[in-house]
Amino acid sequence: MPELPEVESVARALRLNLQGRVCTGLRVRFPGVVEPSAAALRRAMLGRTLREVHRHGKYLVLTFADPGSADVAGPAAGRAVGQSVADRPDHLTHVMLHLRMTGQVVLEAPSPDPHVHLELDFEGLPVCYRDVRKFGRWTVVDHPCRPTCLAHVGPDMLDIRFRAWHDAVVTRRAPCKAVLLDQGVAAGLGNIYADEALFRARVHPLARPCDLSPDELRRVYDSARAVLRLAIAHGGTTFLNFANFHGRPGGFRRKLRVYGRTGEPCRVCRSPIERIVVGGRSTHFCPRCQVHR
DNA sequence: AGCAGCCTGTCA
DNA sequence: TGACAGGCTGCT
Repeated sequence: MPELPEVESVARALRLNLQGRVCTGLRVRFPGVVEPSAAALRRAMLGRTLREVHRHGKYLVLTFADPGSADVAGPAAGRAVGQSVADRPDHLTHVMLHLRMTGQVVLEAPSPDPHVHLELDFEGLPVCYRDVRKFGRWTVVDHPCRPTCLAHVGPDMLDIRFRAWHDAVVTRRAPCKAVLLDQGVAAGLGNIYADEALFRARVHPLARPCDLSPDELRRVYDSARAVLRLAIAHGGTTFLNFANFHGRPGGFRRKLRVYGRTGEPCRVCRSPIERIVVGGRSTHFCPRCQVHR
């Protein structure tokens, strides 16, 4: 389940391996993962250079440029006289990618695999998009910046300052767990890292942000960022599905302290980890370390 | 705020 | 066989 650290590992691999290369092949096996159409995706990518890979929360934005447009400076350069930007809306194109539950971007040649929905080629480097549950989306967008396609998404959890985050959550009456999962507040946390952050902050998942002390709010913010950074350093978490660019699992699973450990002893106090449902999501916590006041 | 729907593989 | 996993959208 790709959350911010897993998406970051994909972003880094794309930059390292594909940035500056031309997309020389694009085959859409299953159009359902593409918006608005396979033809639009081909127009946005095929024959164009991958110029930039940007991650925001769990979203990736790939920016493509006309081949050769890198050596000219400024957005107006390289345009024929009398030709307006509106005549050449494809000078830069943007593809927004969300892996949702089971999406994987993998560096490999396509083998017979019913879960491969896109086959890409970058000057001889083959890349596959696999997605068992077909929840992920490749979306061609006009402008990748807010307030357009990411208008509903808050600042990245690793970018937002404490003061801004504090002001966004301090009046909230929903359970902490639900607020951490709310991508409109701050983007990037999913179910695994929300549980891990609350354990490290010693805050009960049902506690309400509006009831927390300033110190507790500070701990939640710090813990969330710390666990994300730590997971990035370990290449993300593979619980069921995640595989990195090279098809290998992330290394953070053995560092998990509560997620998926129902009934197992807390690594701090040995109490059995409990599982409840909060906001429709399975939620894991230590009843002794995370006391609900 | 809460829930169905989108999907399919896995496990009880 | 059916419950469950959970990101997000869209509906109530």
